Amino acid sequence: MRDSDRTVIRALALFREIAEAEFDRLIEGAFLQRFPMHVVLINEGEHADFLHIIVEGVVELFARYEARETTIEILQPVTTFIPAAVVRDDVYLKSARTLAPSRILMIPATNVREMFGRDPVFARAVVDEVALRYRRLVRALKDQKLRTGAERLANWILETDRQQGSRGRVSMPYEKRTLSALLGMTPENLSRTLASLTAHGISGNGREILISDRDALLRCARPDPLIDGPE
Amino acid sequence: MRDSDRTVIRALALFREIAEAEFDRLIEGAFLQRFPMHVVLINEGEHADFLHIIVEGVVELFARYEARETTIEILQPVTTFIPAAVVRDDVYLKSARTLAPSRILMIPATNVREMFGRDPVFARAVVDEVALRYRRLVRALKDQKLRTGAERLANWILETDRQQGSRGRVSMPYEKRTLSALLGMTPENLSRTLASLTAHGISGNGREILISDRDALLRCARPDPLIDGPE
DNA sequence: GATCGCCATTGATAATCGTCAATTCGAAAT
DNA sequence: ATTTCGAATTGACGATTATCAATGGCGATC
Repeated sequence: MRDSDRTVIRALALFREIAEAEFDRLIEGAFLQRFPMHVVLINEGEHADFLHIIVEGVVELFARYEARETTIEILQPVTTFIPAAVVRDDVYLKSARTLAPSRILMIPATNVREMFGRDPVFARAVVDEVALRYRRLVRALKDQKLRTGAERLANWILETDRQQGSRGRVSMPYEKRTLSALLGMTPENLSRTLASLTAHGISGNGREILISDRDALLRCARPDPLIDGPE
Repeated sequence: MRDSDRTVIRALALFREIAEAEFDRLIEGAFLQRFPMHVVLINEGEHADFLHIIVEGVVELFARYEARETTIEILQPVTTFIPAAVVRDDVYLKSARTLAPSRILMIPATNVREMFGRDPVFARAVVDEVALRYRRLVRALKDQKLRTGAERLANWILETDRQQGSRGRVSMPYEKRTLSALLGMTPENLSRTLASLTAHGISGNGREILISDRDALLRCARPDPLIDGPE
């Protein structure tokens, strides 16, 4: 593993506080690997043998049921997946694939579980991480059950703009079909909804969305700190 | 606190393994209280000052957005809520209310957070608990995004029957309007969907549902271990 | 046992959303 | 520049779901 990678991973909330020696033991047997775009890293139903960490790139967590498929979450560096399955020593409930060329660190699940018992500081960090993920998922479920498609899209635009520096210019980090799956709608409906939001403060060209009238967009979106942010 | 209550709480996965002295310290300042039906215990947005444990009764976790409201989860003894907010020392994202006369144990959040650092066994138990909840929520989100209303209802019937001993006779533990909110539909639609399932293996009277043709119901529901069970 | 109030049901209608099909658009390769 | 392939858009249609309104039923209360 390169030194610069080590530094980045070490800076993760999950590893920041633990002792040097413990960190070395943890990443023993781990490996950092490059993957091209659209590679499946995890298949739901498989046993959780590794804790994955996305060091670079974009990863989609998705799930299938019969012929249907939906996106649960989209992850960007630096984040772990999927901690809950590793902690419980169980099968994954979600699949994962790269949406861009990515570098992924894979830590053997046994190392992670072993280290709970040894290092209280690490155990505390893992609790924090899983609890954070739990809360994100609560927000996602509220978003899905309490809002219409147009509201979800409007809030996604505002939230993504915030993440990109509130410049009023949002660039989509992945395909529209992926965004539609994340928002819980079909690609066709995303197109139409995006078109209809043109009358409410946005204008878009391809993968760029411009927020021309933030107040109008806010009136559509009505963001809520208990759904959208700040996490 | 009564001795019998103490025994029940002590048997929780969260507390089973910890030392007697630690347990005593944890529940110092805790109190066990009775609540009538339909009492709000937690308001989303409030800071998480207590870890709640439902010792007896039924508790609904729900959330509001504007004038809308939905159910996130329904809890029965013995379960904690809401561990993630307590762990992260943050505000609740969900509200909670009793759906039946209930007895709730409330442990000061500071006690819980303090004990992480002291007791690795407890820290490990908390990780397990939060991870379990995370996985339940993943299942709920998959259920919501990947299935139709009728499928969700059919699977709820099968799952509830299993929980009640697979006797082919399901009794609803709460009002139909609550079930409809849990399943992400309106009460009107629940009525209609329930009526339509009559042609597929069930027959119902009020709060009782009889599974008359399990195979037919299974063909409707198509349960999936990665969504419905076994947790 | 009669009254009251709320939940549940049913019907009618409208809005939302998904599906199918046909283009259009755009990026990558030749 | 041209070709090519797949994504994105657009339109038409159908299914699903929500909303509004009215009625029926059930339990709680007196």
